[in-house]
Amino acid sequence: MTRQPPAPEPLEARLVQAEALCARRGARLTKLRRDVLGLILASPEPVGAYALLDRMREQGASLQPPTVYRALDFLMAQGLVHRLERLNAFVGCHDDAPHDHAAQFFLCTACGKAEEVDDPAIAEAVAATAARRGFAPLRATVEVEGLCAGCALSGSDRGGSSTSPDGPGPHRPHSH
Amino acid sequence: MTRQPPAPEPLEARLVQAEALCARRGARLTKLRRDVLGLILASPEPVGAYALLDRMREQGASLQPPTVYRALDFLMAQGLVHRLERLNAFVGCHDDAPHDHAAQFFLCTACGKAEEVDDPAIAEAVAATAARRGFAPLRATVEVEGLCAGCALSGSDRGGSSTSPDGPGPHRPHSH
DNA sequence: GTCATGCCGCTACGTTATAACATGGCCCAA
DNA sequence: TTGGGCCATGTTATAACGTAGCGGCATGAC
Repeated sequence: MTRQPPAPEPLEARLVQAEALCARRGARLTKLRRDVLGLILASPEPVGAYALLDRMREQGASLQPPTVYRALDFLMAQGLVHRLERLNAFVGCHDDAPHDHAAQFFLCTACGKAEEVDDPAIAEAVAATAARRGFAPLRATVEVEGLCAGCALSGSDRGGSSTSPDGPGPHRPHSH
Repeated sequence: MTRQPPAPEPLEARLVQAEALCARRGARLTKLRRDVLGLILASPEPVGAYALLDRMREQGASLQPPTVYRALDFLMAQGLVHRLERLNAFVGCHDDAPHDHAAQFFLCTACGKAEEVDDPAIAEAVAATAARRGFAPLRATVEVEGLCAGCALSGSDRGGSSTSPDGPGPHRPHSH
C-alpha cells in the first residue's frame, strides 16, 4: 500500500458515460477519440497536446499532431475536456452532463494539479460586469494560479508537517 | 477629419508616467523597454510578441525574440502591461498605479479590442471560492470573449444600422 | 451500386517561446 | 586603473505549440 493509484476504476465508467452522451447527441466517439479522452482522464494533471501525442505513440499508435488536435477539438466541442490557457494543456471535464457550462480552474503551481470548479457566483459576477458594459459574452476563461490546500499546508507549516521536508517544489516553473 | 487617431497625446504622457513609476521603484525603464511599451500603448489592439518584434525592426532596431520577451517580462513585472492568455498577446495596463492589481479582460472577437476592467466583485467572488477550498491564489486570469457593445449593436441591429452592412466580420478567426 | 459525409493519415509549415552562451556598459572598491 | 560584480542586451539555436491542405478510406443514405 505504498501508493494507491487515485481511483482507477471510475475511468472506464467515465468513458462509457461519455460514449452514451455522444450517442445521445449523434456524435461519434471513435476509438481514437476515446483513447485520447482516456489518456486525459487517466492523467492526474493537465496534459499537453504533444504529451498526448507521445503517450499515444508509446501505445503503438502512429499519429501526427493534427490528429491529436482534431480529437481534442471534438472532445472540447462535446464539453468532455477543457483547455487550460495558462498551461496550453487539457483536462477532463468534471461535470456529469457536460456542455457549454462555465467552469473555473484552480491551478496549483506546486503539485501541478488543476481543480475544476463550477461556481455560479463567479459566473454571475462576470455576467453582471459584462451586462453593465453592454458586452455580450460567449465564453469566459477563469484560471487561478496559486497553491492548493495540500501544498499550501505542507509549504507554510514548517515544523509539524509530515509530508514534504521543504515545502512544495515548483512543479513546472513555467515562467510566463 | 476623416479619422482621428484615438488620442495620440496621452501616449507620451503615459510613458513619462511609467518612467516615474519605475524610477520610484528603482527599476530601470531602458530605451528598449520604453520603446516596447510605447508600441504596445500605441496599438489599439493587443499585440503579439512577434508583431512587436517586426515593428521594432521596422523602426530600425535589430533584435531577436528573446530580447522582446525579456522586455515584456520586465514590463509585466512592473505591472505596466498585461498578457492575454487567450490571444498570446499583450496590452498596456490601464491602471494609474499599476502593480499586482487583479484585472479582468473583455475581448471582442469582432473588432479585436480588449477592454480592461478592474471589478472588485469578480475578484472577490474568485477569492471567496478560493478561500472555501483552502486554495491560496497568486494570480487570477479572467478573460471573457464575446462582442463588445459597439459590435453587438451593429451586428444584431439589422435594418437600421448605419455602420457595418453585415455585422462584425470576425477579427481574427482564432479557432482555439 | 454510388454518392455524400465524416474521420483519419500525412506532409509541410506557421507561430510562439525559451535555453544557453557571449558581449558590453556601469559602478564601485582596492 | 584594473578588476570584479551586476545588469541589460546580443546571438544562435532549438523547443513547444498549433494549423493548412490534400488524399484515402469507411460508413451509412438513397
